[in-house]
Amino acid sequence: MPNHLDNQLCFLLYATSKEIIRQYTMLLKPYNLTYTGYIAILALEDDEQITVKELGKRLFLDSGTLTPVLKKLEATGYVLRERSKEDERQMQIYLTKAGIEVRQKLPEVSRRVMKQLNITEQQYMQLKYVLQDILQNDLPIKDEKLGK
Amino acid sequence: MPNHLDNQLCFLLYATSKEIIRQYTMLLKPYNLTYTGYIAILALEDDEQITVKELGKRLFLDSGTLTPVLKKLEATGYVLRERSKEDERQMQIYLTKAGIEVRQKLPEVSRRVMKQLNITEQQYMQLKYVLQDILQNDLPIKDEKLGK
DNA sequence: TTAAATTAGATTGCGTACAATTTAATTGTG
DNA sequence: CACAATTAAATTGTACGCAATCTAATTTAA
Repeated sequence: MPNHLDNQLCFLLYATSKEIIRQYTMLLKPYNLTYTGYIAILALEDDEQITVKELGKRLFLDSGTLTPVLKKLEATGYVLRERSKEDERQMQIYLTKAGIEVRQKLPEVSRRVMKQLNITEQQYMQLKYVLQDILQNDLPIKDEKLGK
Repeated sequence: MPNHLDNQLCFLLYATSKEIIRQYTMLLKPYNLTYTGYIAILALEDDEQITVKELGKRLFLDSGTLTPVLKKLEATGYVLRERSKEDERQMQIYLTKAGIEVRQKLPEVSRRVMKQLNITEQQYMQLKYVLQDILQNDLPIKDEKLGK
């Protein structure tokens, strides 16, 4: 790999995540899940009702992306969407029994992908801590704009 | 950030790269460049003619993604696309003068984004080496299929 | 208390990504 | 040579991702 992009951290993140997501996508197909649907299900606790906004915060996604994903998860039978009675603007999302069941099978998918990555425990930890650090430190800038 | 996804390496890669690309996208707008157009220009050497396929190898992108990106770069005036005379199936891509000029300004964009990330030299190096490792070791699997 | 401001989610528009298919050119083989 | 197989790029179809806008509900403040 003899090109300038290898030195570009962003490109490495971009290319790596794309390729890993491609592997997830293949393994998730039997469950009728895309990667986005997968992380949405992972982000929901078994007996939890949360709003689209709260879910979006966990996933770093907005309603423009989430609404169609959640509608598809609902059509598949993994989640239910209900208008909140207290605040009709909000949509409450929660897992169905089928959603809870499929959720229990997902760690196996993740295990298979990670196995293919073939990285050491140390590399895994390094990546995890650095990325969590970037995500926490850098990204608040989005909402800060002019000192919110 | 109290959810299970923080432990998912893939999700951290996915969320981090998305958010960094969002920052690039904002800074690239004045140059009429998207992130994909940006990495395409970075991948081209000043006096080099390469095919869509070769460019796709460098960028981990296929013609389905690259063709429209390259057409837009051509419309903007940053690259030229010419059918190869030796092999009419191939499209030769190369930078125009305007492309070479804008290319020289791009390191400044990257510098500004990296500054915002606020990571240490050590973290940068760790990330870089681990990601290059994953990209080299894991991804050949795509083409191997049944022992190519 | 009601009109303005804010908020949540949905919608729209644009630009990727990528699998699968198509088209045209080239190569390999009988 | 001729035709099958392969190859490069383009096209098609599906699914994001996100900014911007829209709509309806709620909150704020005059």
